[in-house]
Amino acid sequence: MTENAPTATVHEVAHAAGVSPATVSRILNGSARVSDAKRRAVEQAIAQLNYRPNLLAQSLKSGRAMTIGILTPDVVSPFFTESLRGIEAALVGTGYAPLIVSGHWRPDEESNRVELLIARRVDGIVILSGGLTESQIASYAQRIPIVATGHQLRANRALGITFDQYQGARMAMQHLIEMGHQRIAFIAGLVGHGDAKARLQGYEDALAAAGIAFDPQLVVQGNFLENGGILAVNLLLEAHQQFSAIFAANDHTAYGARLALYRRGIRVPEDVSVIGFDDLPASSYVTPPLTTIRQPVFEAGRVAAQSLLHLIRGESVAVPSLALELIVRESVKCLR
Amino acid sequence: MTENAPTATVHEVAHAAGVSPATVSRILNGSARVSDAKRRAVEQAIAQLNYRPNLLAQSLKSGRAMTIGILTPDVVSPFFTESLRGIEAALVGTGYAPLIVSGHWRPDEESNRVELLIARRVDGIVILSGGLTESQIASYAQRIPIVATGHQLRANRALGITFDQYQGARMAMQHLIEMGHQRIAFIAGLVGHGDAKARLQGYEDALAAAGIAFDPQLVVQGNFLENGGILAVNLLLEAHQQFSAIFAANDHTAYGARLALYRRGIRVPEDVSVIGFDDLPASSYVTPPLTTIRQPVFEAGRVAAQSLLHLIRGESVAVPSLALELIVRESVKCLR
DNA sequence: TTGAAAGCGATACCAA
DNA sequence: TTGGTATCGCTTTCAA
Repeated sequence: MTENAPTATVHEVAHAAGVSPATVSRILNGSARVSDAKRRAVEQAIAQLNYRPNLLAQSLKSGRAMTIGILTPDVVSPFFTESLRGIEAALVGTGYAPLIVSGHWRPDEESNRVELLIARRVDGIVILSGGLTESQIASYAQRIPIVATGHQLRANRALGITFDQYQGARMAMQHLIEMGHQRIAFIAGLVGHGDAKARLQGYEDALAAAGIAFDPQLVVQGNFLENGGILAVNLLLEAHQQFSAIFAANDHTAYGARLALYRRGIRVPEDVSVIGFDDLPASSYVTPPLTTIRQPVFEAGRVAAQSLLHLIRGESVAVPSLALELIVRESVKCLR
Repeated sequence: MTENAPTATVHEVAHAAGVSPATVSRILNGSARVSDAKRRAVEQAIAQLNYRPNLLAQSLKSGRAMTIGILTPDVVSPFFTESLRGIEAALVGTGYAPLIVSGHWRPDEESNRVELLIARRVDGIVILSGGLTESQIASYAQRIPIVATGHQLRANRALGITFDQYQGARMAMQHLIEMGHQRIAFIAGLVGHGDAKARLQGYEDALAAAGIAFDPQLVVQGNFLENGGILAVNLLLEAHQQFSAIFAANDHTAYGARLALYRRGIRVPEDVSVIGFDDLPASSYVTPPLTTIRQPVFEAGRVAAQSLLHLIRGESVAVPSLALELIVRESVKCLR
């Protein structure tokens, strides 16, 4: 067993400086006036011993860990890491540090992680989407303030931040239709996923609103991942479906679709147009740069963290509305 | 001020069950035999009060937080998030939880974060690359066990895990040369960055080894980001340089280069071949899928965490060597 | 201005 | 088998 480098305590500092621990604490926190002589002695002892306060002990005493827990389904997906960035941005200068844990897309693991965060006595939790139900979240919120993105909820200590996925899908479709597309294929998201359903609904309603007949043959299942996009396009092509555009349920799916098209020598956007959903950072750099619906996830993270801080302080929160936005790049061709 | 939902303590549980706190603790940790009657009473009280042990208090008492700190320069870059995944994978089932903090590529902030982790009494730290110097890391390692990727170091409580960047560059160049390329442009990485230098050296030496004259005009500065790749290609093209292939210092740079080529109507790989470095997850899905040098970053994360656990336990560590690998996809054309 | 001492919540030693 | 109690490191009354 290697011995840890000894770390000094207030007691030792106090002893070295010839004062009481209380005085050391006062100096550390500036919580009361202390004579200059003792201050100097203490500061010297601190430097001498290379003393750092034990945050564990501080938190235990104060009841506040100055930490907010963040549950993300996934530390890799840019969709979530952008939110992570937003959260960090909001926390800078507040004295709160983020503690990030991952639920790996498994509801049971997500529950475990939330329990872990609570056991660590974090001051509040930000949940980024994931598989927990609204009622589970509401129940955790009775123990600790929670802000969750991608969830509809509004309770005493819980707040949800959502985007109108249905509206986003309508915007994407409207753009395609305005550009003259009529035969539009849709690669759906994960089965049973709320956002996936809303986007499909938006697809169908936009068609109806434009007087275009809905053709179930043009809707094919995806999984929000690249491979789902590849499979979906292969299916469409092997069934000899005719279409001038593809609406992919998210950008990852669009990347996969684009690759499948490339493999068959079908050009984007000359032969087939593609529109995505999310606006991941990479979408500006793929070829051609992807036209898509931007979800302001960075801002969502920022707002979530800010709101959580308000919740923690018991202040009222007003969540600014965050709108989806059509980002026109180069993957959609105008047919008119 | 909202009041937090009251959380029970061992004391309250003990009182409710009519036993002593010591007995409750014994049941919680299975550290001694307890009569069945009391066990039942305590378990019922725990359920009743919805009691969860306070990890802060446990850690303070035991001196072990069962937490390992992770310093990453960036929570967004897939290069690092893959390592994060590797670390998490290694920690599953060990009882240790990862605490992730980000230094945002700024050495001063990285120092702050390390100090924060130490103050929280994490049991060890994994540093993913970043801007701290080897001697800074070694100095922190006197206070706490550290494993750092992308750093050369080997000390009592510190361990570095690196890949041979020079060798990787040689492999990339060898592939290009074997495919018949002679005029090969190089888009360099960040100035002053160690890996960037090693890769440039590999480029130059490979040329020499193949008897191809080094042409400084074909080397242009990049910054490891997409926009650097775009700028670099534009520069090359505006100077009317002739080249059949581009070796980009990393995949991000390659994506940018590919886009700049696309903008000018130059086809990849028909007109110009492109090879990257890193093998980011997206590289399988860009068009054309990118030929690149794979850095096993997931494995590096896993090995780093495993080694750290050994270090923490005071055991000796043998770091398995992790090799770079050429991943042949479709962005390089054979000229022979 | 300063120090003594209680207490945050959990654990483990020492008695019984 | 069980309970009392000191202890981890720090903060904060309460007195002096």
